[in-house]
Amino acid sequence: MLTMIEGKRVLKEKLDDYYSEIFEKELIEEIIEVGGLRNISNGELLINIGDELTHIPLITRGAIKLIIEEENHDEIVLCYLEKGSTCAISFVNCIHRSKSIFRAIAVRDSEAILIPVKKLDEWLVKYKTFRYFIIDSYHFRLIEAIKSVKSLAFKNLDERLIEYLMDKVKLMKTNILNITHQEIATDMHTSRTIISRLLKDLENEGKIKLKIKKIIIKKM
DNA sequence: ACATTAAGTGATT
DNA sequence: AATCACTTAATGT
Repeated sequence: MLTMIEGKRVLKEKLDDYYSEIFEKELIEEIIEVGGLRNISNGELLINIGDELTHIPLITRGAIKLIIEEENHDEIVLCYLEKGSTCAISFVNCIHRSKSIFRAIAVRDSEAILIPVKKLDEWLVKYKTFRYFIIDSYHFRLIEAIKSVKSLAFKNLDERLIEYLMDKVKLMKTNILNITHQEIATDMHTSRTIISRLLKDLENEGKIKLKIKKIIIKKM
């Protein structure tokens, strides 16, 4: 029982740190009431496609990527979940269906507060801040989606590669990326050789430094 | 020392 | 921009 109370106290601290700005006091209290803290290590599969969605994560540390899979087994990154932000897809996915349409994988060592899905309906009605949180994150996602369509439509591969690297640096919170050329190529749905060439160009321009399985981003 | 995986490169479409 | 075919470099056993 003591550990339980201790757990709730930790939960409160986490929420005060990141979510007290956006959620009203009563909602925070309810989250503490029904939520549970979960550690997720880097690379861990949190949710798979088709899994029963019983809980929704509020990220307090690290980053989680959500991906959907195409028929041809190609993967598309939907979004990244980070502290304070969320991908409304994960919430709204639960409103009308219980099975997940996405896969969630930690890309850093992460930590999340898990909220039972059945609270969603109730909270959406009860708490204005919760509604805004969901709507805001949808808005944010839409802007992101428009950005990536624009990027695909109007930007060359070399510009998209720079964007990719910058995003990665921001996401991983380090300018030393442990990633292979092949992984980048797969993410960008292109071939490894051309990524290698473009990276080489960037290195010659002094913007990055290439090591094996490692890219150091300098000035951009 | 050897096999495996990652990266670099020229040529072709 | 993609694919092929090949080389070279790095890494694990």
